[in-house]
Formats: sequence, structure tokens, C-alpha cells
Amino acid sequence: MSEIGHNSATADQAETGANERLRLLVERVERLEEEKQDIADDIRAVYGEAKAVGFDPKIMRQVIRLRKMKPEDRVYQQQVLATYANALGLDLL
Amino acid sequence: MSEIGHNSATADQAETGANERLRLLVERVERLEEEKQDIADDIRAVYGEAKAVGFDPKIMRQVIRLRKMKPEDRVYQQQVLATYANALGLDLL
Amino acid sequence: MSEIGHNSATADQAETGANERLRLLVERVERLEEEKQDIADDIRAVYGEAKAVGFDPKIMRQVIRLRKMKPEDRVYQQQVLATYANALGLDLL
Amino acid sequence: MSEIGHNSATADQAETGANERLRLLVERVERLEEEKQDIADDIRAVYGEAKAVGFDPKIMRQVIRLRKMKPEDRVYQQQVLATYANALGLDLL
DNA sequence: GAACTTATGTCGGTGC
DNA sequence: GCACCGACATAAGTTC
Repeated sequence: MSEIGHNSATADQAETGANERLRLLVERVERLEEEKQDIADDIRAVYGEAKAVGFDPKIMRQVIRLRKMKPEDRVYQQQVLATYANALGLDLL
Repeated sequence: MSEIGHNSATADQAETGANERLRLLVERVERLEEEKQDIADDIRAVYGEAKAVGFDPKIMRQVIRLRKMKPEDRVYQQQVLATYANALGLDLL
Repeated sequence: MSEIGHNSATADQAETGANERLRLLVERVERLEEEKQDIADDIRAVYGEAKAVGFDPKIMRQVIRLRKMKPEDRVYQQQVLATYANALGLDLL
Repeated sequence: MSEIGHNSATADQAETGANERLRLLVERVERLEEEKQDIADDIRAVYGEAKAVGFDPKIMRQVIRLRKMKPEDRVYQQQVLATYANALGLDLL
């Protein structure tokens, strides 16, 4: 028996199969997370550039978030927000 | 010796003192977190009420975030945001 | 007419009612969030104390999370974690 | 004058240059974020697969986090955690 | 110490 | 009806 006596040969095989499957899944995730991290680094670098030429990264993120929204949703949100702000005497713009 | 022979009596006492101190700190944190959770529940309940009478909780959160900002910061942000949006042909309002 | 001519009196009243309701809800949330923040500050202070007498706040948080779990869940998690770690040749303890 | 009379030609040009630069930066970020999102989707899919064959995604994440740590850090953390748990009468394993 | 990212919990929607 | 799924919100950790 390959592993010292605690299980049957078939149980060992099943366990090994499961272990192997888990290992493969974990390694796939890890590989993908590495790629993801590389891209995150690239993004950070672009914001670095932007900041270096005088743009405000934080506001850039806001604009990008707005651009990502569906126009209809954006309009709706802006309108309701304006309404609420108005109701509370908060001056936007 | 109170605990079976592995340490001197004084070492045991020091350890017990440290354990006790840790326990007290942990319990204080836990008590505070309970209170914090209760309040979080209350907040959630208020949003529930708001929703029930037709207000949009998500937008309410936005307004509250804006109200929390210092007016100067809010104005600055809104202005820069408007500038960037304009530069990108994104129509706000 | 109380507000310069853009709506009927009854519409103005309805609007005012809604505004008022919104304002009350928002203020309730804000008050609760203040309390919540105060407690968060207290918690931070306790961790500060703990750190000052040599405890590691990060690990304290881990212990507190474990203590919050139902014993059965904790045991289950630890067991499965041990199994997975083992399957991957990661030595715990 | 290209834009109706509010600025000098040179000012317009400078503005246009800045707008263009901003647009390019924003588009680079957006492209990268798309890629990042695609990868995030892939990761989610892998966890989906894992779950489908009986693995617990949450625990998988824990293992992956542990694998990412430097061995020395992992050992230190585990030891301190064990110490604190013990001090509080919390039984691990 | 501030901001971004990740992880976790919760909730509303949808499929079986 | 229950359970999965995506969205949202919060909390924690990490980084600059």
C-alpha cells in the first residue's frame, strides 16, 4: 500500500483524485488572480500618469463610474438626487 | 503547582495576568460591536421605512454622503467633475 | 401663494409634506450614523490600548470573529480547511 | 472662431489638448477595467465549478489566502492565534 | 492617515 | 416553497 495502512486502495485513489481536482482548481484561481493583479497594477500606473499631468484621480474614477452606467439609469439617478438635494436645501452644482 | 509541571509559579502568574487582560479587552470590543450592530439595524430599519413611503434608499445614501462633506470640498468636487464630464462629452444633469 | 407661481397650493403642500418626511428620515439616519461612528471610535481605541500592551490587533480580530461563530460552524470550517490544506500540502499549525 | 466667442483661439487649443489627453487616459483605464472584469468573471466561474463538484468556495478562498502568505508570516499568525484562543478558552482544531 | 481592494453578509429576484 | 444568484452595503486589510 502506498500510504501506510489507514485506508483501502480504492479510497486512497478517490482521495487522490479529489485532491488533484482541488489542486487544479486552486491553481487556476491563483493564475487568474495574478493576471488580475497585473492589470490592477497597470490601472494604478495610468492614474499615476494622469496625476502627474495634473488630473485628479479620484474625480476621474467618478467620471468613469458615471460613464459605465446606462444613460437612462444615470439620468434617473441624477434627477432623483437633485430632487432630494433640493428637498433638503443642499445646493448642488 | 496549579498546572502540571511545565512552568514556574511566577511564570504562571504572569501568563494568567496576560490572559486576563486579553480577555477583558476582547470582551470590551465584543460589547461595543454588539451596540454598533444594534445601531446598524436601526439604520437599516429607517431605510426600510423610507422605502415603504416611496423614497429610494440608494439615492438617500448618496445625499447623506454629500451632506457629510465639507461644503468647500463638495463644491470643488462637483466643479472638477463637471469639467471632466464636459471634456468627455458626458452630459450631467 | 407661498412659493412664487409655479404650482397649485395643494401641490405645494404635498411637496412640502414629502420634503419634510424625507428630511426627518435623513436626520434620523444621520443621528444614528453619528452614534455608530462614536462606537467605532471606541472600538478603535480599545485596539489601541491592546496594541500598547503588546497584543496584536489583527489577530485579536480573528479570535473575535471565531468566537462569534456558532461552535458547530467553527468546527466544520476548521475541519474542511485542514482537509484542503492537507490536500495541497500546506502545513498548518 | 471654432467655439462661439468665449475664449481666445490659443486657450481653446490648450483646452482641447487637455480634453484629449484626459479622454485618452480615461479610455485606457476603461479598457483595462474591462479586462480586469473579464478575469474576475473567470475566477467566479472557477469557484462555480468547484462548488458544483462539492468544494466549498469560501474555504477555498481561505486556503488560497494562506498559500499567498510568506511561510514565516503564516506560522507566526497561526501561533499567535493559537495562543490567544487558548488564553480565552476557545478550542481550535 | 486616507483611499482602494477584497471579503462577507444581506436582500431582492428568479428558477426548480 | 426553497435555494441559488447577482447587486448592494459594510467591514477589514493593504498600500501609499
